[in-house]
Amino acid sequence: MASFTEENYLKALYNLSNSHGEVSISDLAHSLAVSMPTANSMVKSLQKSDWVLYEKYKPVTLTPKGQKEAALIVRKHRLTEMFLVKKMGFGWEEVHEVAEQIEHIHAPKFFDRMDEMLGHPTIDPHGSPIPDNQGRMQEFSYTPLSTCKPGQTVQLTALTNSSTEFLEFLNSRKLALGTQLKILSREAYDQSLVVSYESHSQETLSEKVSERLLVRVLE
Amino acid sequence: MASFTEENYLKALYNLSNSHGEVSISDLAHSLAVSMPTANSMVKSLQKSDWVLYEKYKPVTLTPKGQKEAALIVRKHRLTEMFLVKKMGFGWEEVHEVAEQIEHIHAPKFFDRMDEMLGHPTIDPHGSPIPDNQGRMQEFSYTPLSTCKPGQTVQLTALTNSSTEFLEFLNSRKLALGTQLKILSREAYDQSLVVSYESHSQETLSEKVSERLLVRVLE
DNA sequence: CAAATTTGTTAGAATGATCTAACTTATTAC
DNA sequence: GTAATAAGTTAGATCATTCTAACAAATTTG
Ligand SMILES: [Mn+2]
Ligand SMILES: [Mn+2]
Ligand SMILES: [Mn+2]
Ligand SMILES: [Mn+2]
Repeated sequence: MASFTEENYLKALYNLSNSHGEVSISDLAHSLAVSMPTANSMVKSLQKSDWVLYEKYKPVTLTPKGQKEAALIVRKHRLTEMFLVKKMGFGWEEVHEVAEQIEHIHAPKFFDRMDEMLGHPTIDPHGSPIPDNQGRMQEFSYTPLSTCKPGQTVQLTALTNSSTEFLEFLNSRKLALGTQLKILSREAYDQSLVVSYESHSQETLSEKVSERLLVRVLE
Repeated sequence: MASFTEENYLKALYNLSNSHGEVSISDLAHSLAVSMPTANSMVKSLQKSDWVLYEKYKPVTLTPKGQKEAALIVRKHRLTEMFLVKKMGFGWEEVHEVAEQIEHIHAPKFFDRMDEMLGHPTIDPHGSPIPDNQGRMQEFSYTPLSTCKPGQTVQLTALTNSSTEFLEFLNSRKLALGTQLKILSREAYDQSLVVSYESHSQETLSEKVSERLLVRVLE
């Protein structure tokens, strides 16, 4: 049984390797806001329990056992976020901190009931996929809005960043998952995009924003 | 901010002093399944943070600050149990272990929403009172069934023990909170009671059971 | 009340998770 | 390809939580 702390390391390894490939000790230390010696010694201890593979000076990788454990923690996190939004009236910008705690609860029935009550959702409130109860995660391949071209119509489907600040920015512009956007033009100087959607006929999105928005191209 | 462990000590002190008055180091150690030296040193450390009052060889008492903190943890525990039963389809015998974990979540909105969704309940699924959001707990004075007399009609309102085994025993006899019982007779030898309720015309309850059932006398 | 028992305390050690300082290995830049 | 920089490791310490063994105080009992 992994401790609370070990679970956070497993999840960090899982998320980092899914977004940036190989995971170094320094990536891991940064991601968990601990010092490198702390991450180093925890990785060695995770290896003893067969959660990770590790050789001095090499990247850290999860074992199959570690993969599955991590995926199931991510599953609990994302199911919780969806439950908070759909069943308890939270905004998508309010759920991450709570889910960060609830993901460590050991109570299969609790999460199975969430899953049922939500109708077995496949994505969380930020568009990230929810691993199934065997720890398998579907890979979606969405396009960053920043790489789309003027004239295209797209639908907002996920985010690459779900920080409270970014979500509050999106709230302020009435941008939500499912919103259809028409790309009107791109400013060559800073790559900002002018888009229209719903009652917003002219909204400018900086590259910083558009590269964090993942879309499905409709036409 | 109390740690997870400290919160468990505060809650144990609160529950013990509400059920048995003065709390000794050995009561506390038993209740938390730790050794006496462990309880002793934790009590000294809780005193440093102003959660408890303590003098060598004397009983331990909560400070007002400790009282309130403990009551709010009990509130989270009992609200969670009620939420699991009323909103997520758990049986009253399945909720304690989960609540033992969720009571340590720091997320006021999460519990406030539970409270609202439940319509501000005043008791948990086992009939125990839920402290209000200021940490004040209503005292109910119920009668143990074991002290009632043949001929009386009573309503089951709470339990003095909520162990899974006891709850499963009550399930097997279809006894639930609210059940009205008629006391038919008492066996002088072992103080067992013969009662009738609903479709059960003759059910014998041992003293061990009847002293754990709290009732309101109807007539 | 003195002896026996129970309860409580102190001391010393272990484990898990973390840090800083000092050192080593690997990578990058001229 | 050496020198500078970045990344990684080791050593040694701290803090929280727990234990066992040994001792001390308080309570109960004959
Ligand atoms: Mn999240
Ligand atoms: Mn977490
Ligand atoms: Mn309970
Ligand atoms: Mn607890």
